[in-house]
Amino acid sequence: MANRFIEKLGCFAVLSDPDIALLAKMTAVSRRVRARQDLIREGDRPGPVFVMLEGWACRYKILPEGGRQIIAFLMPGDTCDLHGAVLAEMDHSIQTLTPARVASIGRLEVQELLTGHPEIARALWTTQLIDESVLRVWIVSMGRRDSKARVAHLICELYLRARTIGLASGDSFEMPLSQVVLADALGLTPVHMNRVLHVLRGADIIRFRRGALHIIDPTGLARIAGFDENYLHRRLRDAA
Amino acid sequence: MANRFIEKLGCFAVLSDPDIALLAKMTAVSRRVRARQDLIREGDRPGPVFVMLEGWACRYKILPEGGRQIIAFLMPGDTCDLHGAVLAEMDHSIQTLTPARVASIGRLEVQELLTGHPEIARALWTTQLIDESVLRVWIVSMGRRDSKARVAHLICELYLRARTIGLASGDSFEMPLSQVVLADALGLTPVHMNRVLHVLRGADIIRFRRGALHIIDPTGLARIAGFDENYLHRRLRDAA
DNA sequence: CGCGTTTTTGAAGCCCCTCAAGTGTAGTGG
DNA sequence: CCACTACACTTGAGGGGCTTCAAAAACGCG
Repeated sequence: MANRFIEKLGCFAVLSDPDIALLAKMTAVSRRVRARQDLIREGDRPGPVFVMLEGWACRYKILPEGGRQIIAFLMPGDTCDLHGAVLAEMDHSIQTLTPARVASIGRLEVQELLTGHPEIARALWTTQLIDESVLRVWIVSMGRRDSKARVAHLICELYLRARTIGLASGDSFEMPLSQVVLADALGLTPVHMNRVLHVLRGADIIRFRRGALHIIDPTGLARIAGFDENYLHRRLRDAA
Repeated sequence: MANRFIEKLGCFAVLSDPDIALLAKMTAVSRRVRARQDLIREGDRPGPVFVMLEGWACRYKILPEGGRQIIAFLMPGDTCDLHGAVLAEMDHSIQTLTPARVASIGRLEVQELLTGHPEIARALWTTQLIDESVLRVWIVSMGRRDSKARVAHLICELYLRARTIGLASGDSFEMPLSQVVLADALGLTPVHMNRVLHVLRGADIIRFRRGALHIIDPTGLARIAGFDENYLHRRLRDAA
């Protein structure tokens, strides 16, 4: 079974065979987690680094009044909190959205990867920086795009990320997110989320049913989103 | 004249005298920059690390339709893009908001700080993680807070940050941001920004005039904002 | 003093929210 | 096979928060 983590890191650095073997060994032990389980909660002391091997999860915060805001989606291959050890406590929670398989890498092992294996370290830092870039783009979306553009933009992002790790086939990919979850991520109500999807379907832009999303009109979708994929940094610095 | 950069790092690690001397030397050379000057633009190859010594700046992105979204405020003591060298190009721009004094530290020197001076490295990583935490909280604000709470929350954040670096006196601090700039940061129109400030003034929560902000009712402000300062991580991991 | 920028105020309208009810779609157990 | 439950999705009606458009007032700087 494919290790999306190693595949993903391989996109951002030239990993040697020993590098790959080491990463495989560190993620060899994994546990299954049901959907809707917190991996770690706001206020907890940071623990080991989680690596998503299968399934989706999200970072989120709960507001005093009870609302939830999702801050990031974690897909297979993604890691959580590379260097959280520096801070006293988690400032957000992480929860699975689907049944998942998760590996844990201890702090010391992470330290070894970062200091003793330059190419792995480089790949890890790159993914970290891209995650940060995605946060910035989310802020732009929330601040300046209307609901239709916001939904379209998120779909573009998730599609490209899914494709990078080999989870997309053609213009379709598995997106096991309910409309409630999407609404929590985009700062909308589930009701309005539903209406926006209705419009996008009616305009023959996408088809979305129960976990699978098909993009009928990629150009139209990107135009509605005002999508510029540079922020995902899929071009490497020294690739030229 | 105080070096806010060193003062700030001193909040997050125990710096030795040689550490302090080294940081002072690296930021000894600085240049003055007028207001509204781009330090670096989206699409540029990352350059040296900038250190704000005086004045304010912001990260921002311009949308295809012309709108601007500010993604972060940089105050004296803040650094930009600690490790940007890994990525091929900037995914956002940085611009001064006031006349400023900026030091530049070359990539090699940064590398030396990170690998050869553990306490400095620790402090730099901490500030980096806090910046990321702030991004997450901004997403929460944009997604789930109405305009009044959003404005109140930003004021709370900026006040605490200003106080950390010694820029606040009592419940007042210098906040040289126009209403247009605040609107660009909060995803509002300048017109509405003005009305929200009007309400907050009318309720005797704040006073805000030309660069100086006075918080009349800190408790009321924090209540409106739903403010929880944990995300600024002013408590250190090993402080206990 | 004159000019650009910032702040302020008004009026009208739309986007998205709130409240509410109804319709699938699975899964469980009788 | 159906009853029951839980959850996700769908649709309607009404309201409010924020925007848009427009213009005037106040400020700051040469």
